[in-house]
This record gives sequence, structure tokens and C-alpha cells, in this order.
Amino acid sequence: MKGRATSFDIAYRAGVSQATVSRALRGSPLVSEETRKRVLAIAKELNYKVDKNASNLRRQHSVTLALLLFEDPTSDDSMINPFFLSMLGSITHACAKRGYDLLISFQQLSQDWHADYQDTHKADGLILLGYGDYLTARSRLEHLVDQGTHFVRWGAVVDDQRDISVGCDNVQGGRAIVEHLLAQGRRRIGYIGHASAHFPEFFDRYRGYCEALRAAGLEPDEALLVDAVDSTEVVGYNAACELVDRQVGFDALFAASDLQAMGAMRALADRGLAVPEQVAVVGFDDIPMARFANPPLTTVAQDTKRAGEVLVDTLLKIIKGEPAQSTLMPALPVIRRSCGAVPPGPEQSA
Amino acid sequence: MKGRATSFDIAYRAGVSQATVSRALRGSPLVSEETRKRVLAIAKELNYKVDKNASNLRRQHSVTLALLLFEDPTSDDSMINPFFLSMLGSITHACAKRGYDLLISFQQLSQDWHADYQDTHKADGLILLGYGDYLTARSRLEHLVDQGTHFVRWGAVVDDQRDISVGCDNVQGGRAIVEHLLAQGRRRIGYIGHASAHFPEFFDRYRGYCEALRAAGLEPDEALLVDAVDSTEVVGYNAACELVDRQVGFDALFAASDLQAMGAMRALADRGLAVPEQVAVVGFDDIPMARFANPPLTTVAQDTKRAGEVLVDTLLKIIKGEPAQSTLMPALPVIRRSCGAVPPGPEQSA
DNA sequence: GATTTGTTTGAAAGCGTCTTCAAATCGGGC
DNA sequence: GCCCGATTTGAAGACGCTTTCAAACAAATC
Repeated sequence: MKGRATSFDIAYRAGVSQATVSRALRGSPLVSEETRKRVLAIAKELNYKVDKNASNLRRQHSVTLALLLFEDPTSDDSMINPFFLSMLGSITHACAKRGYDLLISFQQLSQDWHADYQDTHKADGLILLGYGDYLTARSRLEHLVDQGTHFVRWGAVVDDQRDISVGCDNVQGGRAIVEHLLAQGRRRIGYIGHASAHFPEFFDRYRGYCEALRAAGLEPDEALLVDAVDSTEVVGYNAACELVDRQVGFDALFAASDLQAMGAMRALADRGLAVPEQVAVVGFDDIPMARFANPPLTTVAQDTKRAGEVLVDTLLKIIKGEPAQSTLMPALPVIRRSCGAVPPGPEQSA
Repeated sequence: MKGRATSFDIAYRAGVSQATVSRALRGSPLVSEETRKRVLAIAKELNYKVDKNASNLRRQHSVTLALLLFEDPTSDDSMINPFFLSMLGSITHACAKRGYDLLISFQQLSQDWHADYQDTHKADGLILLGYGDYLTARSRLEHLVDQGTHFVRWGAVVDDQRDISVGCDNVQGGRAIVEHLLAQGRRRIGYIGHASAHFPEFFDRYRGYCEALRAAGLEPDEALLVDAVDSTEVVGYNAACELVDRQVGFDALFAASDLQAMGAMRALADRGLAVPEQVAVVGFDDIPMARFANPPLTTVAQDTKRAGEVLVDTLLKIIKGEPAQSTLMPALPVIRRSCGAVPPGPEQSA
């Protein structure tokens, strides 16, 4: 018995044809219960496992999904955005629950996407996470659509997109958290992030910010806007410094991502500004770190767990050729101490 | 032209046999340069991609590795240990750099491992990360060895192991950080973690702790040891509370993981004990959060980037049948404020 | 011119599975 | 005893690629 057992080995020992073994193994009703039991027993005894390559080749699909994670090669520090990491966890779970395997691939933003998992039959579809500048990515996305590639994108729903995306309602999330800031009596609220179609998620958060302001009778002040594209702590730190240096006066800060918010908090501390007493700070994403920040960071939570499931389910629909639509999920404010709404008493456990 | 192009389509258009196409595509020297160019051009034109299932089936390997991540089903919160997450990132990179794809699979600790990626030819080998209680896992590991499964394990090097593992030198790391604590004048140092062969990494860190103590002429005090197995904040919180309640007096705390250390710091704060003034706290792992803790957490860094490369390279050797050995990597103390060695001035950027 | 050597090529045999199609078997019902 | 339907089975043909083996051809040697 050299090498791995094949279905022929089982067929031989069970005294049936290989076709019957295949049927028995895969639960076909065309095989008698008695035969199935015999085959299953022998398969187990020989520690037989179906060869997925052969099976996939024959059936023309792989029961595998591929996750494409994009990273900026400029930051040699290979630290991935924690938010994506938690998405990764939830996507893996969602896949497993549906019997799919998950292939992970890091893509360089600068280079052409290595997105041929479907063409090579290694995966039945793709999930795209964090592709950077949307306007740049757009032509590649459309190319994928034209090629008939099965994929879902995590991100904002844009007006005339031809692909399908799943994202959270960034406008609503931004509005809600800024409304909360306004309810605390804050009036001069800075925005760290981005405000153009290049980064639609950030743009939407900014839109929500504007909506909340206007609903409160305030007009957004350009002087309070600091452009920051990368979701890193350093970028947030520098952005907050810049805002302080502008000397325009502000009593709150809405950062488009938690990492930026945490950098901003550190900058404010270094500049001798008390958070939240002098400046309230809020972020977006609710990454695990947010809870441990000092003070704990108020932010907007995206339900990554559900997001993973929706992404996978949507992709599966696309693969099966069923009708599928883009989805917008709610974003919920998580109030902690950095916004000044919670007294500094002992934090609640966990 | 319905369906995906095959090598036969290319052969037809190029006026050569399918065998030649295959050779040209895979860079065989057995094909003339002229022919190769023609084939390559047509392949590109037709957007042809080699079917990996067919290719893998024929060649009997998949150029894919599988990463098995274990999780405790008791904590329904699907939060993965941040340390593993950064290992994941580095492993993915290492795989990509070597031309391998990576398959991710979450395993339930309680159930039998679903480790048949190699048997099904979906992957050429496995990387095991965080399999929980080693003594429990041991029989499964040996079963894998007996089956001839290609795998590497991330974890401590144990005396009589039959598998191959890559880990950091936990004894040395523990010793180094406790020596540092002693150098700060701390004498009553608590240990939160575990001290038995069930969790060899924690045990080794404890051994390092004892070594440092004894080298300083101190005897480890059982009363300062709190058993904590799970690397979570809550567990660390509770452990620190217990130690306070014991009223045995302590001026420092060494937690076997950063998450535990962060929980402990919160507990101490809640109990009115100042960190680091009254109690110095150090952790292990240097997870991204550690830098953001309040005060920033002194800890022991494991070089995850290199770890990923070593894991992958070792596994690749095993797959190729080359001699491979277990590796122990150095663990480096990272001094921040929580141990009292750094003045509380403005933190350095990034 | 015959033989050798070296370079390119094509035919064909798998790799291990799934699935179509036809055949075999078994009960009944008449 | 014969025919019909239902249930199980087996033979054989893909699936798309890689690789051995032999053949074809050109160049080079004697």
C-alpha cells in the first residue's frame, strides 16, 4: 500500500465499481444503504480522502473563496489595519460555516492585481478589501466586471458602480457620532480624514459630519478640515498637530478612523490639551484597541461579524448566478470616555 | 468562444500541439524561443490561465500551504489573539514571497482537527498556530507525524517532541524582562500565567522568571503566582484582583501575555494602585495595542516577521524532504513606561 | 553518403474524480 | 411465465494539464 489510497482501491476492496464508491462517498441516493455503509467503512479504514484537485477539475469549481487584502507598499512596516484584520476573522468564519475554504492574498496597491484565482479555478470568487483610492481602482474593478469575475467589494456604495459592494452606512454613522458631539455642547468640531470621491468611505463620513452640523444650524468650516488618507496613528498625530498649529480653535475632533483618532489623542496630550475636557475626540471603526486607549475612545462600530457573513453570502449568490444587490449596513456609535459623555469613573469590565 | 480557453485552443491557433503549449507556458527549455513567443502572445490575447486543478492533479502538489488557527469555542466573542493576527500577516507575506498560496482555516479546539488539507491535496503542508493545551494536543500531533503529514508548529521546543516547531526563546525572554524589573529595584514580582507542561510557552516564561529571581538571590514565592491560561484581558483583570486580595504584597507584575498585562493594569487602576509607581507591570508578545496602553506597556517582543519566514521556510524544507530542525528565536524586551524605567515625559512618535 | 549528435516537436498515457448512459436485477401484477 | 417500473450498478468518457517516449529534422562528424 504505497502512496495514498484512491477510490479504485476502495472499489476493489468493497467489490464494487469505482463509480459506486464515488456515489456512496458523495451521498448520492442512487446507491443502496448497505453498499454505502460498506464503502464508508473501508474508506475510513484506509484513511481515504477525496482528492480535491481531481474532484474540482471534474466538477469545475473549487468550493473556495479568495480574499484579496491590499496594502500600501510605502509603509514597509507590515502592520495591517486592525479593522481589516477583524473582517478577516469574520470572513474566515463565515466561509467555514458554509463549507468553503478561504485563500488569502496580499496585493500591492501599486501593481496590477493578481486576481486570477477564478481564471485558474483556484477559487470560485473573490472578496476585495481595502483597495485604496477608489478612482484609481475603478478601472480595474470594471475590468473584473467585464471579465465576468465573481466578486464582492467591501466599501461604500457609489452611484454608478457596476460591481456589487457591501459596506456600512458611513453617512449615517458620521452623522450620528457628530450629532452626539453636538449634543455634548461641542460646536467647533474638526474633521481628520478625506473629503473627495477618491476615498468614498471617508467622503461619506464627512458628508454625515456636514449633515449633522447643518441640522444644528452650523456651517462646516474648511479651516477645521485636515486631509488625511492613510489610516495610521502617525498620520492622525500629524493631522492633529496641524490643526492645533492653525490656531482656529476647536473643542472636538472627528477622525475618520480609530487609528487616526488615537494618534490625534496622543498629539493633543503632547500639546497639553486635555481629552475630553478641552477637546472631545471620536473615531470610526471600533477596533479592539479603541477600548484600551487613554481615555477609551468613543467611536462608530461597524458590525464586522455580520459584514463577513453578508459579504460571503452575497458572493455566493453571485457565484450561483442568483440576483444579488449591494448592501449598506448600519453603523452604531459606541460611547466611551474620549467624547466627554461618560464620567471618568472605573471602567466597566470587558 | 464559449467558456474558458484551454491549452488546446491555444495550440490550435498557434499551429502547434497542446504539449508544446504546455511546455512553452511553463518555461521548458525544450521549446524554441520563436515558438514560445508565439504561444505566449496567443495565450495573452485569449486571456488564458492555466487551470490549477488540472495542473495540480497532474503534478501531485498544490503550491499551497494551509494555516490552522485554533480558537476557544467557550469565548463566543470571536476575538482572535492579536499576536496570532500579526503572525498571520507575516506568514501570508512569507508565502507570497515564495510563490505559495495560503489557505486559512479556523479550528475548534474541542473538536477533532480538520487537518486533511494535505490528504485532499489542497495544500502541501500545514502551519499550526495556537493549539491550546499541549498535553492534550500532543496525541493529535503525533498522529499527524505518524500519518506523514508535513507540518510545522509554532510553539515551544519540548524535550521529546517528534514534530518540528518554531518558537521564541521564552525562557530567555522571561529571564530578561524579570532581570530588568529586578534592576529597577523591584523585589516582590508577581507572575500571572501558567506553570506546567500543559502550556509550555507560559511554563518557559515562568522558568525564565525563576532563573532571574534565583540569580538575584531570591526564591520564587508561590504566593505570588496566579494561574491564568487564557490570553485575554478579563483573565488578566481577575488574576490581578486575586493577587491584590491575597494581600501578599508585591511591587511588580509579570504577565505571560500582553492582553493579560493590560487587564491587570486596569485592575490595579481600579484598586487604586499606581502603575508603575506602586506596581510595575510587564507583559509578553508586544502586540500593537501594547504601545497604546496607559501607561505604555513594557513587554517582550517576538519577531513575528522573521517568525513567519522561518515557519514557512522550515515547512518548505519538510515538504521537499530536506533535513529540517526546530528553531528557537530570540525574544527582546521592549522598555516602555509601565515598568517604571522610562520617565513619563512625552512619548516618542510611533 | 552514412552515422552521430542535438534540438524541437507530437502522440499518448496518465493524474483521480464525477456523471451520463445503458444494463442488470428484483418485485409485483397480470 | 411475462412485462413493467423502480432501484442499483458498471463501463466509459470527460475535466485540462504534464510528461514520457519516440519520431522528425537539421547540423555536424567521419
